[in-house]
Amino acid sequence: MNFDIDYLRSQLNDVQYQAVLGYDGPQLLLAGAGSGKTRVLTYKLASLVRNRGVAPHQVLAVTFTNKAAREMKTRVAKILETPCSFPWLGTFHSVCARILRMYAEHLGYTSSFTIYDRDDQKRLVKKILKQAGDEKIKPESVIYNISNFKNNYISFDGAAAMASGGYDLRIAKYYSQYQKGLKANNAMDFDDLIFLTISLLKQQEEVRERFKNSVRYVLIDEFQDTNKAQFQLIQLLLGPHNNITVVGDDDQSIYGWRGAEVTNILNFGDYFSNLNTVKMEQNYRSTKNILGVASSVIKHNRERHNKTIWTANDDGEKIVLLENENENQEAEKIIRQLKNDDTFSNGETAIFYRTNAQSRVLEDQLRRHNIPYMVLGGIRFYDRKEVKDVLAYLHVLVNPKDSVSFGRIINTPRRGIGNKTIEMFTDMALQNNTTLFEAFCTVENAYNGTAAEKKIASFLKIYRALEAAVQQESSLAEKVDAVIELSGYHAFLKESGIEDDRDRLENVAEFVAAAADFENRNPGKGLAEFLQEISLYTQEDEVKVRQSSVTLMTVHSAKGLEFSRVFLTGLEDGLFPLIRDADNADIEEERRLFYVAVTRAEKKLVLSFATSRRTWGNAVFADPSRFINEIEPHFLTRETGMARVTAPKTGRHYEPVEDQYIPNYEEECEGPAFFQGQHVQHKLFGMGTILKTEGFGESARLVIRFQDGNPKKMIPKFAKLTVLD
DNA sequence: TTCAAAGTTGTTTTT
DNA sequence: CAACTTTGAA
Ligand SMILES: Nc1ncnc2c1ncn2[C@@H]1O[C@H](COP(=O)(O)OP(=O)(O)OP(=O)(O)O)[C@@H](O)[C@H]1O
Repeated sequence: MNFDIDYLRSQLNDVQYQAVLGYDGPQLLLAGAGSGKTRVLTYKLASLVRNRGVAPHQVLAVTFTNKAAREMKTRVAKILETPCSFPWLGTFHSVCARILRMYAEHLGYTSSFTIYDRDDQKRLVKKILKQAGDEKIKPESVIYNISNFKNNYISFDGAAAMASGGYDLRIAKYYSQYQKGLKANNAMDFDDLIFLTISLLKQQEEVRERFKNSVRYVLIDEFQDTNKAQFQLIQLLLGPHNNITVVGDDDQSIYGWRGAEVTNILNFGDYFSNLNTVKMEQNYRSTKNILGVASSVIKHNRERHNKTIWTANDDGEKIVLLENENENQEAEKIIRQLKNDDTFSNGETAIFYRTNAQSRVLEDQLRRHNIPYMVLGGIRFYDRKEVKDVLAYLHVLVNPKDSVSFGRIINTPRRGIGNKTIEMFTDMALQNNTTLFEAFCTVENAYNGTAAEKKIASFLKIYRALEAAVQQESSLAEKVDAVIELSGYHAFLKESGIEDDRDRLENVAEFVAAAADFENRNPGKGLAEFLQEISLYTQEDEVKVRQSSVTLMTVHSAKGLEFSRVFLTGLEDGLFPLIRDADNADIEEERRLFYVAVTRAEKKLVLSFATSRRTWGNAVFADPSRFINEIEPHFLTRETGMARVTAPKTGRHYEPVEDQYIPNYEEECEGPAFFQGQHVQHKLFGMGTILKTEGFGESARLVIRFQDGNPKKMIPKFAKLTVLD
């Protein structure tokens, strides 16, 4: 159909168009920010299906985040005007998880394996370190080392073989024990998803051939941030035709600290003799001034491919540089700048920072100004303790070998089964070479046993009930709800009386709603699939209201996104570039990070720094970032005016709040007003006196001393309080 | 076994 | 500074 070719021409420039048509053989698109790399990949995918008769399941397309994958799916469906499913479009991790679910048995796992997150990994490593009696080494650094090995596809034997010195040997030993522990638990960590898929493809010739034959085209976005293991994986999946398109920008490589190898993209030609390299030089995203700032800074890097980049867009506004005395003034001035635009909360404004901790001051100030915002990063919904507790129950029910999750649920909620009992049964299990669960089962019917045994027997009774509930023919949400109910978790939260537990109960209810939602979106899929989706969830996936708020995030999470207005904050030497250890600082990667941040902006860019910043309680002074000095001055307008700002009250001003804030103007004025010294009545705690008030309406928080003498924090929105005065 | 109080860590960045 | 972990008393 000619229509499609004309359509392609109308949507792409010449170079992009040629890149899309270069279907066969290896192709590398090395191009600067905003040049349409992702766009080319998207149109290529659509065109392969439409013009080349390639079936969706024959394309392996890898994106950096799940969100990017979803967007690509949506775009392609729109271009093709038909919804179609691409089973092999996703992140490396989700694609691998899918492969492993199909073939886990070949590796000695079952297909219902659990994916361990950071927290689970830490629990397992801690257990190993405790057994080894090694308290000196931090679990985090063990995890970090193991992860490095896996990113380079080095097994524990390999790690032991290349060890030099006692420390290396210890790490190798823990790596080996950790890996065996994971396998015994029928669990994999994030890096295993890649690692074990490589192992699978290496070991199982039929599986490998199956993929090589069925995958006709491979497309990879953000190739500059792939690691060695991922590169190996691609080589194993790629058929003899070498139909592979990789896309990236070496200047945007910002995950070196996690094993990403820029050389994957820079030396790509070494692996494919007939490589077709395409360079795209026109930027469609940003104004000339924004691009000027980006280029003038990035050219200070020595290890890079020099690239021309230009734009037909306007000069646009000059870049504003805000100079501030401290972080509060910075936040205040940003908000003032932001309010210059009356469309500041239409979802097209973003505030970036180098470290997550910096978001707090900005949040405080935004809330104070009643500006709706959302924060990416920090604690995700599924990372909350109460949600993870419920998840642990579900994980055990899907994968009974998951001892880490099992350890989490034994005494949650409190059942009087403490450390000592657990230790005793762990020893017993170790001696009989069984699992802790099996050790428990030996006293399942011992009603005449010790107090501890009775408690275990009653726990097992609960466990059996949970098993039965999950087997039932019922909806996913009903099953989840039954687990929360039967485990006693619901009652525990409801009756605890601690104010925070009321919030937790709401989150648990929200989790049941999430299960219902999952079932809606994926009819026919069950608990195991639900758990996998959650395990692979990323920050970006949290459904939040970008449309009507200001978005706050780290520069790392901003990769690949674009915003009309961008505020880049905390530009102080030592913070951005972040220098923790002067000898090992990677300034070039920091500079690339700066480049990524700046090139997210379409129309307006504001840079800011603070001469002093409060860190761990005391003010730290710093010079403006060296990157600011690298900007050619004619792009900038400096704003020095040290306007007085109202410093927030010192002390406890910050309360942990939802990572999303939408002011509710009506309710702000409603509800009874509380004051210090007022007497109130609470359903559970009886009469009390208000010691302290904070905030108003929905966001109000109170500290109340009840009859028992203990002050308690309460939120009147949830706590049913009756005013007595 | 459990809770509260004292002590101690940490801030990169995340799929 | 604040979140987390360990310690000690009941
Ligand atoms: N030929 C074109 N015509 C119109 N708009 C274009 C064209 N090419 C790219 N764009 C637009 O430019 C912006 C950047 O494109 P895209 O996100 O694909 O670039 P990228 O190279 O992947 O960027 P980055 O590497 O910075 O993430 C998008 O808004 C895209 O729609």
